[in-house]
Amino acid sequence: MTELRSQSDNTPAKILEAAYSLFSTQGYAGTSMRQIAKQSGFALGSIYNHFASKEDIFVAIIHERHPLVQLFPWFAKIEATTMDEFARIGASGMVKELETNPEFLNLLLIEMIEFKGKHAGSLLSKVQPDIVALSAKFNNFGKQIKPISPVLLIRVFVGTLISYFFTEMLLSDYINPEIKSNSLDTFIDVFLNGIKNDSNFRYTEGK
Amino acid sequence: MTELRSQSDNTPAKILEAAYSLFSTQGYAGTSMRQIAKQSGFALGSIYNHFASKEDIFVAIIHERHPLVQLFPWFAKIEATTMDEFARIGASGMVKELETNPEFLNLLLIEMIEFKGKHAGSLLSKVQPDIVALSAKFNNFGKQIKPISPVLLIRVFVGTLISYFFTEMLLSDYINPEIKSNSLDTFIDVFLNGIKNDSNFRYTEGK
DNA sequence: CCTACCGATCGGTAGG
DNA sequence: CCTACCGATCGGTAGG
Repeated sequence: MTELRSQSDNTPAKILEAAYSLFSTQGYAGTSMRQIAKQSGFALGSIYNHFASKEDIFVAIIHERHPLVQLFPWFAKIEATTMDEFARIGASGMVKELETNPEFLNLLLIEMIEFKGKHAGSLLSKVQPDIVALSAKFNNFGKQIKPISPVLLIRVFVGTLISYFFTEMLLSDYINPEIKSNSLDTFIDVFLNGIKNDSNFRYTEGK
Repeated sequence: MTELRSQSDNTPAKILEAAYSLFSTQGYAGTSMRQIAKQSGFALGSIYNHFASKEDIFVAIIHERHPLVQLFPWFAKIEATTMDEFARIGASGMVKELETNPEFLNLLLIEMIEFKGKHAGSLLSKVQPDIVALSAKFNNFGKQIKPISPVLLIRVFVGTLISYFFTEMLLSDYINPEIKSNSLDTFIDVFLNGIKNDSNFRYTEGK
C-alpha cells in the first residue's frame, strides 16, 4: 500500500525543494509564498493544499535538511579507528557536501537568527541516538585523547568545521587564494594536536 | 565649528540605535521601517530626512558595529607577551561583550545571509591596519608557535571564538548546564595546545 | 519633523 | 489544482 504512490505525491517534495532553495539563499522573511509558488511550478493557492502556512514549510524543511540532521547520522556511520582518521574523513565529507551545495549551512544560520533557534531542541532530540553513538566511538579512541567529555569533544570538532567554513564564507572572494589554500588542513591539524594527550596539559586525569 | 552640535544631531544616532536593536533580533527583511520609526520615537517620514533608504541604515550600522569592526581594533590593542596570554584575554573580553549584548554576533550572520556577504570586503579593508598590527604581534610570540602564517593564525583564533559562541547559541536552553560550564576554557586549551610547537607536528619548518 | 498618502506586495482564503 | 480576491503591511514620498 505505502509503496504505491501516484505522481501527484511529488507535489509536496517539489514545493519543499523550491522553498529550500529560496530560503537558503534569501532567508525566511526575504522569501515570499509567491516566489515559492512560481519556482515550484504551482499556483499560490495550491501550496496551501499541502502546507498550512509558510512556517509549516520551513519546519518541514529543517526536519529533513538542517545541517545537524544531515551531519550527525553521517558522522555516526564513519568507520575510523583513530580520532585522526575520523576527523579527516569527517572534514573531507563536509567539504564535498559544501562543494555540491555551498548554502548547506545557511539553514542553520537562518533558523538561529530568524527563529531564534526555537527548533534546535527538537532537532537535537532527533539526532540524539547518533550523538550517543558518536560519543561511544570517541570513547573507544581511548587514551590518545585528552580527558574531555565525549559530548564536549563532539562540540569542539563540529565547532572546528563550522569555524573553517564560517571564516571561509567571510573571506570568500576577498582574500587572495594563497591564504585560503590548504587552510582546512591547518584547522584540522590544530584540532587534532589540540586534543592530543600530552604531559603538559593542565586537565587532571579524571573519568 | 564642528564642536558645536545641537541636540537634534542625536536623531541619526537614535534611529541607528533603534534599527540596530531590531535588525539584530529580527533580521533585516524581518524588520520594517515602521518598527524603526516607532522604536526610535520619530515618524516614518522623518527617518528619510537622515537616511536615504532602509539599506542605507543597515550599511551605516555595520560600519560602526559589525563584529569585525569592533573586534579587530580591540584585539590589536591587547597587551600580551605570549599567545597563551593573548588568547585568554581575547576570549574573556569577548565573553564580557556577549554577556552585555548577546546579539553581538547576529549582525555578522545577517549580513552574511541576507546580503550574501557583499559588505565583507569593505569591512575587512577598514580593519586591515589592525590585522597587520595583530600579525606583527603574533610574529613576536616566536617559536613557541607552529609555523603558521599570521593571517591564518588570526583566522583560526577568531574561528575558535566563533565556534564556541556558535555552538553555545545552538545548545542554549537545551543542553544541561554542566556540559556548558567551563567549555570555553576547553576550546581555548585545545586551540593553544593545537598551535603549540612540538616535534610531532607534520608541517615543515619553513619561515 | 509629521500627516497622509502612493503603488506594490505580503500571507492567506473562498469557491469552484 | 487554479483564479480571483481579502485586509494588512511593505518601502518610500509629497507637501507642508
